[in-house]
Amino acid sequence: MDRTDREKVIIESALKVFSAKGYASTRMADIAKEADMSYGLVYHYFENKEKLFDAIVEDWWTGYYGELEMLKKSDLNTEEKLVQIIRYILKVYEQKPSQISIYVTEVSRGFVYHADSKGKDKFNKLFSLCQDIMLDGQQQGILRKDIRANYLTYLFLGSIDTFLSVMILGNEKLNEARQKRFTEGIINVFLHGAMAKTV
Amino acid sequence: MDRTDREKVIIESALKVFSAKGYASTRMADIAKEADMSYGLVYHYFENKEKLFDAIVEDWWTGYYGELEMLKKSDLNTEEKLVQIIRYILKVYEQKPSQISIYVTEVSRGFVYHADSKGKDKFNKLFSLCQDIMLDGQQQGILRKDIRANYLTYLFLGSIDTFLSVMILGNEKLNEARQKRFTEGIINVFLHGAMAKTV
Amino acid sequence: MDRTDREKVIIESALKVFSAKGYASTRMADIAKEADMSYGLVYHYFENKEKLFDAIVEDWWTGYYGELEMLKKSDLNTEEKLVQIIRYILKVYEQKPSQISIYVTEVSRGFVYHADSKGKDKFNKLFSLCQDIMLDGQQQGILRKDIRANYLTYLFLGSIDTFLSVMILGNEKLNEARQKRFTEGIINVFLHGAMAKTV
Amino acid sequence: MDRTDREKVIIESALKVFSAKGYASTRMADIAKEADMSYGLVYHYFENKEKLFDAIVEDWWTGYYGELEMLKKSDLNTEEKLVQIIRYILKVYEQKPSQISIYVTEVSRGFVYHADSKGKDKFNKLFSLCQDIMLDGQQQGILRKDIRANYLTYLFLGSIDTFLSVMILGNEKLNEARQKRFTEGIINVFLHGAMAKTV
DNA sequence: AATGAATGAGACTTCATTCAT
DNA sequence: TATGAATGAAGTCTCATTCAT
Repeated sequence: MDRTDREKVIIESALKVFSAKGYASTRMADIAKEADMSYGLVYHYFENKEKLFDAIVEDWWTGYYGELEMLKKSDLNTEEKLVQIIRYILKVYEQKPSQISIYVTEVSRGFVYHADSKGKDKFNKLFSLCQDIMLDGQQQGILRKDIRANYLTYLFLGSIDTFLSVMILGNEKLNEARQKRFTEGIINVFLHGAMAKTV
Repeated sequence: MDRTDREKVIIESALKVFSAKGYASTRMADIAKEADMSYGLVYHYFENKEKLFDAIVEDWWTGYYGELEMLKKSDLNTEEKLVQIIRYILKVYEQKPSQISIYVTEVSRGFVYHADSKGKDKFNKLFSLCQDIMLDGQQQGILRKDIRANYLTYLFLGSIDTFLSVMILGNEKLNEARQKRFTEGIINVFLHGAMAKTV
Repeated sequence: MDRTDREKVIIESALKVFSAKGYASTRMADIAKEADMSYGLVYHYFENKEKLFDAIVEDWWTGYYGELEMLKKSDLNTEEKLVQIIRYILKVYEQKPSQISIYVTEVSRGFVYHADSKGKDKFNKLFSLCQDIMLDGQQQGILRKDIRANYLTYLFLGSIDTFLSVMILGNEKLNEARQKRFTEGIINVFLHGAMAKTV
Repeated sequence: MDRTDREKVIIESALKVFSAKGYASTRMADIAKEADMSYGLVYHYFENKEKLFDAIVEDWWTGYYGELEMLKKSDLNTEEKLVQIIRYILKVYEQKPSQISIYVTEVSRGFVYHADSKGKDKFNKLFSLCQDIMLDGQQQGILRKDIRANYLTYLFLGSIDTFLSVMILGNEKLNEARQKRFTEGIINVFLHGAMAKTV
């Protein structure tokens, strides 16, 4: 097993344990046990607990940012971009629910009081990327201009987070059909509103 | 200073410290220092760190549930109810931003992996109360029926949470005008959608 | 309630709690609660936990020594003296099993490692008083002289202790008949031996 | 130094400190210092103070039970069995007086109020094993049948305990001669009685 | 006399991290 | 690479005792 493989095993194990117990309650020994190796070896690959956690989070952000940046630049229309964002997250959830669980419980909110600005910056970057898509939609005349783009962003990102929370809480499995239905529901309300249409 | 006053002082101090450092990083000694008393006295009033935290969280839920239940029963129309929910939270934020900070960072999501079902139950109750309001709106013909009420709930609660996160992150002060603008923005998009209206 | 009454109430309560939980696990608050008063008041009457405990133990030793000294001086024959010792202890057990429980669990052995020589001295005094009775018995030709009096004392006191342990362990009630049977049994074996008599 | 050696060192040290200060007054730090290691390491080998203490006590009971069971099954006559019991204990005292000190001060009596039945069960087992030997002696016609076997057991075990107490109190060293004399003394009185033989 | 709030020394224990092997 | 023994800072919590009222 070469270096990269080992690191992957450790990250997978850490992912599992962090998501199950939370950062604070996770012991390095738990991770080592899950990875079936000594904890000395974990330290051989990762400087300390925080760095290991950061590596996991970094993985997530890298993928997420990549997707958002790709979408931002793409010539999909705004609705399709928003659909893709949701699809991306649901796909990750399907493959690695732990990743999403950690995102929701430890990253998306937990950073707030972290002394350093790590989390803050990440969140702002995410928010900013998403807001750019909204702004773009407004400029293209697809999204309303009478509502500030940051409000649109709150609504959009927030609803995704809450949905993820509920899924994690219920330990839900997502099949294709549910993914589709959810995506459409969120997008539909987001774009057309919750109010009943009168003729 | 009588018993109740002391407890209040401790809760205020704990609120401050928990919100600044997070539950895990908060030391009982920090709280005692903030409250300007010995830590022994904190233990005189609260059994342990968890119980103290729970007392704070309980305070919040009690008020929040109370508001939601009151609104649920009231004969306001659905839009007004939703507006009131946002107003309630913003009012609490104005008075006790720490309370909201703890809610967002520790309660709203952080419970996910808590062994006991404490957090889960609370969240489900909140979700359920909010969903009832949505269902009621659907039955009254105010909200769309082609979207399941739980999706509407995700969107609504989620956007509030995200907004709160952003406020906390930026340590924002909310004046009357901002409160109004935000409330209207959220409600407007939620009800009428983000999409630009074509004639 | 005058001073003496209060002290009695405290001692009774302490007796109960010490015997139920042991010295180390007994809280001053437990004693106060049992006595139905504030613990501040307990401190008004007894300097501290140790002094309170000592008062209880002192009570016991005073009575026990008094009995032994009285018997030592009395003109009962040796057998009757030994019977009286056992009777005395059983009588106390009947009236205040807690007293005996503390004696057996905390005093009779537990003193061994106490820094001060308090316990040591008490035990030596007890042993000495009892040994005097044995020596007297030997001089009167009632007890064997080929066995050192201290061995006789070990046997006698030890068997009483063990019996008390077993009673406490089983939370036994002693009626008149059981007292009589036990006393006779112990004395009989002590004096005549456990061996079957061959003709 | 391998795992087993370390554990032995810790147990030896704990034995020394527990016997000197008693369970309640012993600090884990004291044990670590005595063992010349950090207290973290003590916890590496033993879960906590109680488990460490239990390990020590278990060692004692295992040896003691083993001896009693062996004797019970052996074809020695009753007198020889009783002699062997005393010899066994004296031998342990000679080698590890701390072990015996802990037995007498913390185990033999101290268990009485322990919430769990650990101590109770152990004591009952000991008592039962010893009583079996007595019963056997009665059936073989060696011991008197007019005295219940449990009284004989009280007498026998109790005298041993008291003797041990006195030795510990006086910090006595036992040489071969003293062992012999004591053993014979106890057995002699136990079997033939303390009363002077009249011709 | 009486209360119980208040103090703080000190105990146990955890666990991230280091390091000899 | 790999192990897990070893360390000790740091945290939670207990509870005897004091003291203002």
